[in-house]
Amino acid sequence: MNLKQLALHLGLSQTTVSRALNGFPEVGERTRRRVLAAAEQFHYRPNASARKLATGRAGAIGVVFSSDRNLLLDPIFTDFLAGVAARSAESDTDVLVSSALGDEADTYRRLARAHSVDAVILSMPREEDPRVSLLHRLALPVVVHGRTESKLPYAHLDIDNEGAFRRATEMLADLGHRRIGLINGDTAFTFALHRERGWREALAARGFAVSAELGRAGQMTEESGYRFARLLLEFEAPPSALLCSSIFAALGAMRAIRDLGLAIGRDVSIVAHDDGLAAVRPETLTPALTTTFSSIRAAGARIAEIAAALAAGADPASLHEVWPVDIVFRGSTLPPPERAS
Amino acid sequence: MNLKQLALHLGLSQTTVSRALNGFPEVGERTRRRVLAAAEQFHYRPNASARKLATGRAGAIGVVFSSDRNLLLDPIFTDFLAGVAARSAESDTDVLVSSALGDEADTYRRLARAHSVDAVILSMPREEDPRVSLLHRLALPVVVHGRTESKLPYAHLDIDNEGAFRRATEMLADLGHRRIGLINGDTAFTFALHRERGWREALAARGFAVSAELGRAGQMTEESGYRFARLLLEFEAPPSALLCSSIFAALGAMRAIRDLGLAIGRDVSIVAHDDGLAAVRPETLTPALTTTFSSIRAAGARIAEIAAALAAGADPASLHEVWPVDIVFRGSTLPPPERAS
DNA sequence: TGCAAGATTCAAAGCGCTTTGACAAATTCA
DNA sequence: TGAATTTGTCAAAGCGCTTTGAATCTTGCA
Repeated sequence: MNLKQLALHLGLSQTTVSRALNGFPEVGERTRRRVLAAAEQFHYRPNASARKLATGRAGAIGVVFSSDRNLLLDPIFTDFLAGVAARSAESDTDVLVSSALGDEADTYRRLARAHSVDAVILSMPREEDPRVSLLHRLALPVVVHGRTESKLPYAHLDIDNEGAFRRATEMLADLGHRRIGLINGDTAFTFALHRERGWREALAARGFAVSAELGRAGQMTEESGYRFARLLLEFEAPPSALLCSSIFAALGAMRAIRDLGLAIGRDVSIVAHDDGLAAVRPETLTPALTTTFSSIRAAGARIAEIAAALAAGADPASLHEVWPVDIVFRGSTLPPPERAS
Repeated sequence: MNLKQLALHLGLSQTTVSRALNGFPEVGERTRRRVLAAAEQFHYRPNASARKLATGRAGAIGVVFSSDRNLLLDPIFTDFLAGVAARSAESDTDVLVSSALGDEADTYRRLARAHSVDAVILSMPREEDPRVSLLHRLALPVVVHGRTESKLPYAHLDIDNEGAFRRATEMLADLGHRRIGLINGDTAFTFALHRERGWREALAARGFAVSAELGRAGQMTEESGYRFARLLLEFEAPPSALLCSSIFAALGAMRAIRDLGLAIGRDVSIVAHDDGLAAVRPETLTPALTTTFSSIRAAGARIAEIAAALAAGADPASLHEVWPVDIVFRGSTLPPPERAS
C-alpha cells in the first residue's frame, strides 16, 4: 500500500493525504481523521527511500566503528549503541553502523557523498583528531562522544574524566595514600589523557611526586590490567592504591593483587571507572569496588538527541555538554597499610 | 555532483553514465573508462536514497536489539556487530540497528513496511520464536543467529552448542569427574537449551545421575556466575567441575571458588564458553581457562554474507550452517580431588 | 446578497537514480 | 554492395514521496 493507492482509496489527492499524515495545519480536522484511520487500517508506512529522496534528508545517523578499535573491541560499545538506538527509535531515526575498512576517512566520505546519513557520531576522539575537520569539510554534522582539540565548532558530549580522576585521587590521598598508580586507557585518546591529567594534578596539588612510572596506559582489558598492576606492585616502592580506567582492567588488577598474596582494600586499594555494564557490576564483587560512575548508555541516548538536533539544523556551537561523574565509595578503598615509609 | 551533472559534463546521457558505473556490458570500453575517470575525479557517489527508490532495494540489512536483552545487555554483541558491519561494508551494504521500543514485532513491521532493509538478522532466538513466522508473513527475509523450531524455511547460522557442551562434559567425565555443574544462560533461548541438552546427554550416556539441581540458568553476568557457583559448591555433595556458558559467568564462578577457599582446577575444574572477546582472554587468566571456543565475530561476518545473499534473492532453505566448536584444553581442568565418594 | 479573506484541496513538478524500448552507428555476412 | 546483425547510446518513463502554486470551497461581514 503506497501513498497513491491510499489517496485513491480515500478519494483525496496525494498532497492532502501526505499533509494529513505529516501533521500540516492546512488539513481539515475531519479529513485528517479519515486519513489517519485509513492509514492505520491499511498499515500504511511511507516508503523510507522515497521520503528521503523527496526531503533530501536521510533520516539516519551514522556510527562508525573506528579502525583504532576495530581489532580490539570494546564491549561497552554495545551499551553505548543501545542508548543511541533506543533514543533514535523514538524520533524515528535510523542508526547506521559502518565499519571502516582501511582508511576511516574514506568511510566518512562515502557516507557524506551518498547522503546516507544526516549526522554522524564520532567515538573515541583523539586530542588532535583529523576526523573532525574532515567532517567539517564534508559538511557532515558530527557529534563527538568525548572531546578533541579543534577550533571548529563541533557538538559534543563528554563526561568529566579529569574531574572524576582528580577527585578519586584526592579521595585516596585523603585516606592516606601517597603512592597512587594509574592503569589507564591508551592516552592517544582524549578521555585517557584527561584522566591522566586529573590524576596528575591531584598528586601535584598535594605535593606528591608524580612519577611517570606509576602511570601506565594501554588496552583496557583484563589482561593488561593484570599485567600493569603486577608491574606496579612489584616495584621497590609499590603503590598502595590503583586507579583503573575500566572495570575489565580492574578485574585484572584485582587478580594481580591476589596473585601476589595481597588483599584488595587492606593492602592495595582500587578505584575503577564504571560505565554501567550489566555484565560486571562493581557492587557485587568481593570486595565491592569503589568507582567513578557514569552510564555510557545514558550518554548514548543523549548523543542521539544531539545528533537529531544537528540533523534538524541546530547550531553545533550550542550543543556542548560535560557530564559530572559520581564517585561511589565501596569496600575496595581503605587507608593504606601501616608502613615504614 | 549528481548523475545529471556528471552526464552533462561528459556529454553523455544519464543512461550511459549509469550503466558504465554499474558495470553493464552494453557500454563501450572507451566510454566506460572516461566515465569512471570522471566519476573518480569529481568524487561522484550515487545518492543512496535515489538508488534505493529506483531499484526498490534498500541496500541495507537490519539488526534489532531484542527487548529480551534490552535491559541486560550483552557485551558480546559488539563483536558480533563488528563482524556484521565489516563484512557488510565489503558488499556496500548498510547495517541498520534498531531498538525495539515496546513490542519488538512492531519494529519488524515498521522495517518491513517502510522497506528500510532487505533482510534482517535475528539474534538470540527462542525455541518457539514468533518472530520467524512474523517475518515470513511480512515477506522480510531473515537470517537467524542460532536456531528455532519452525516449519518455515529460514536461513540460519548456529554453532554446535549441544556438541560443544556434550564434549566438554565428556572430557570432564574422562578426567574422572562425576558431579558436573552447569551454569547456563537463560534456557528460554535456544542456545542455552542446546547446551543444557549436550550436558544432560553426556551425563546420561555415562550413566551419571542427571540432577536438575546441578543445572542452573540465568543471566550470563559475573554476578550470576558467582551466585550460582556458590550455590552449587555449598551443596552437601558439590560438583567437582563447572561448565559456564560465558566467560563472564566463569569469572564469577572463579571468584566463588576462591571465596570458598578452594583452588580452581585442583579442587574445582572449570570450562567456559569463549566467544573470543578481547576484553577477557581465557588463556591469560590464572589458571588459564579451558574453553569451548567459537568466534562470534566470525559468525557475524558470515551472517552478513548470508543476509546479503538473501537480499539478492537466494533461497533461505539452502542457507544453513552449523559451525563446529573447538575445545581448548588449559589449566582450569584437572582430575577431581580424591574424595570419599 | 455580494465579495474579500481564510480554509481546504488539488494537479503537477521535482528529488536522483535505474531501466525500458527505440534509435543510430558500426560491423558482419551473403 | 545492401541487408541483417550487433553494438553503443539515448530519451523518457518511472520509483513513492514532498512541496509549490493555483484552484476551489467556506465563511464572515458590509
